[in-house]
Parts: sequence; structure tokens; C-alpha cells
Amino acid sequence: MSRQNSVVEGPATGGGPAGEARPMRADARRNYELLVAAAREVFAREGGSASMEAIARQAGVGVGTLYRHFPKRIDVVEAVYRTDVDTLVHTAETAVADLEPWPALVSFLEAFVRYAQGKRTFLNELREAFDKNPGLRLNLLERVQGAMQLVVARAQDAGVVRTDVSGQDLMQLVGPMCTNATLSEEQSTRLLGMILDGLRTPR
Amino acid sequence: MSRQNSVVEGPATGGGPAGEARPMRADARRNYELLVAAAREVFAREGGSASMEAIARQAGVGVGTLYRHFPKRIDVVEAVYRTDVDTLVHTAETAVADLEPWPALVSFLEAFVRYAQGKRTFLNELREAFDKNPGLRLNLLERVQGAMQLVVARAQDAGVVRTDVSGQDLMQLVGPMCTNATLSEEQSTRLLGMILDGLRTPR
DNA sequence: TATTATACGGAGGGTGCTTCCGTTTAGCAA
DNA sequence: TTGCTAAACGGAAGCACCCTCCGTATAATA
Repeated sequence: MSRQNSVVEGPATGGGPAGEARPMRADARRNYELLVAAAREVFAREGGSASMEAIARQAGVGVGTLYRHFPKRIDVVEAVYRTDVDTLVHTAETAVADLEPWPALVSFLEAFVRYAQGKRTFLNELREAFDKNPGLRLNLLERVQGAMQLVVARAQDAGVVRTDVSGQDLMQLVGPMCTNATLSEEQSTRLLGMILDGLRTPR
Repeated sequence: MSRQNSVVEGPATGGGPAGEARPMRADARRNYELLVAAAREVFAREGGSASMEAIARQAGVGVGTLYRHFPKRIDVVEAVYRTDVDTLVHTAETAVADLEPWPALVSFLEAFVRYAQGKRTFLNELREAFDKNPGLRLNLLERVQGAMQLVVARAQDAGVVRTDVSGQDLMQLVGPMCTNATLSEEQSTRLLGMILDGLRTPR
């Protein structure tokens, strides 16, 4: 149904191993990206119940165009979430490349908190998307876990993080904390600080 | 907005301390109960996205009647959930009155699992109801915790359950387990058995 | 520049939530 | 039992939203 049969593909990148569909026309490609950006913005502003019309309007295109790219409403949610995961993974890679192990971990966890908090507004739609496509959940969860593990394991190898917690543990701890609706910006910063203190290799 | 301003009232029972509204007419009362039963059935069958029309049809009344009793869709969800909690609390009280401490705990936990699994189908709507009315969540959560605590504390006093776990701990453990979509009937029975073994006072 | 596959836009169909109001009925008093 | 009235009922209609369809516009190519 959805243009995105593969769980991992974004718009037609042409880079897929078996896909090899011809590349999108320039205007289509541009609109695809406009739409994802618009959707993220509208979801953030109006919550998960934002209408398709509102998204199309924000992107400056007609609903027909929106539906050409995302046959179902769920597909929009999926695309936004995917790009969020992309950003998060990219953050991990950059942090590992540019920073010392501990600062990299701190920086990544801050990004993770932002990422998880961004989910709050449309958690319901996300849950629905996952119900419909369990493979998606697995795939994206794995990528997030991979990113977390990358940063954590490196910090552990460097001896700055205790070795009796895993990246998964950390996700289980921080993720739910952030999606809690009654969590203030200030509180999350404070709690994250506390968690970081707890993470350091004792003495 | 909602007829149920008070978080704790069901249909006009006349029993409330300050409410004291005149009792409902017999047909209204009957239809209220028909509607809640119909809603539970339709939600179970069609999931959380069941339509108001379907619920009214199942109850054998017009949509107008449905809306007289439940001004918003969310109010139906709320009412169904409330009666589920009522049932659960009643189960706890009956178990404590009729059974020995340990069998009472087993019986209640089985009911709790059924209750929690029943939520899976319309978790999204429930979450929405809670977002809209945080007091509701608190109130109902408290009642469930109270029921759990009643059964657990009694079993602890009788010396058949270890004292280093609380009713709350148990809820945190069992609740999320049951709402996990990939949990089979058989698996939950098995896990519950394991949890029960773990609960017994060691030696 | 001409051709054509591709993409765009938005009117309109379908569904679902909610409101409104004319009709029906339970409860009550004579 | 009969008549009266407030309460409740039912469903047509309004509105908002998802999605489809197809005529129009345009990027890519020769």
C-alpha cells in the first residue's frame, strides 16, 4: 500500500540494494522534504490530531500532493518519526567522532531527551503506527538502541562509565521518564544530571 | 461539559454527598446501562476506533440517546473504564471476604491480568481520556492500587507473601506486562505463575 | 523545441462525531 | 384510569476530516 514498503527506505534514494526505482523528479523530492518538515512542525504545534489539510497547507502544497507521497495518514507519522531517528543516530555518530567519550555521552543523552520529549505530542499516533507495522518498531528501536550502545560502550571502554548498566537499561530508564506528560523541562534536566552522576564509574 | 463532573460518580445514583440530583427516569437508567455494556462489547470486538453509531446500534438505541448520556466520545471510554475498575475492586473485596489469604491473592491477580489485558484494545483512547482529565487517572489508579494493596497486605499479614514487595510494585510489574501487545494468553498465565512463586514467603 | 512520463492541486465522496428538534414516554396527581 | 408535563428518545443534518480522482502543469529528455 504505502510507497514505503521497505521499512528502512526514505524517499526514493536509489541507494537501496534491491529497490533501484528511478530517482524522484526534482519537484517531487523537494515537496517530499517540505512535507516531512511541515508535518513535524504541525504535529509539534497542534498535537497528534493535526489534520492532513493543515500539513499540506503548512508545506504550501495541495492535499493531493501530500497523499501522493504518503498514501495514509499513518505514513506521515512514520516518516516524521523516521527522520527523528535519523537525526538521533547522526548525533551519536557525530558525538563519537568529535568528542571525548564522556562529553559524547552527555551530548547524546541530551539529544535523546529532546528526541523522546518530542514524541510526547503524538505518542498515540506513533503507537498506532507501530500496531499496524510491528517491523517498523523493531527496526527503529534497534537503530536507537544501536546509537545508544555505540556511545555507552565507548564510554565504558574508556573506563568513565560503570559497566553494570547497558545502553538498553539506560533507554528503559530515560525513555519512559521523558514521555511522562507531567515532566517539566527543568525537571528533566535535573533528573538527567542525576542519572549522569550515577553513570560515572564510582571513584 | 460532561455529565460526569465528579470524577467518582456513575449515573445519577443520588448517593453523592453534594450532588443530590433527582434520580434518572427508569428508561434513562436502563439505557445508560445498556450503553455501557454495548460499548464494552463493541470496543472488545472492534478495538478503540469503534464508532459511536456502532455502539448505539449494539445497545439498540439512537445516537441521540448515546449523546444524551455521554456528550463526548471520550466519556464513553471513561464510563467503560470506570465500570471495569468497579468490577476489579469488587473482585478484591469478594476475594478477601470469601477466600483464604493466598487463594484470594491468586484469584485477584488473575482478575487483574484479565482487566489489564482488556485495556490493550483501547489503550490509545484511554490515554487520551487521561490526558484530558488527569484527575480521573489519579482517582481510578488509586482505587486499583487500593484493591491490590488490600489483597497483598492481607497475604503479607498472614505470612504467606514476602514483605519486601508492595502492592504498587506488583502493579508496576504485572500491568505493563499485560498491556504488551505481543503477549499470548498462555505466556501471561505462565509468567503470572512465576510471579506468584516469587511472591511466596521464602521457605 | 516538442514530447511524454511524472507530479501537482483541489473538488468531491465517504465516514464519523456531534447537534438539534420534533416525537414519545415515564412518573405523577386528580 | 386519565390527563399532564418534564424527561428522554431517535435520527436527520451539519461539520470536519480522511482519502480518491482526474484534469492541468511541469521536469526531464531527445
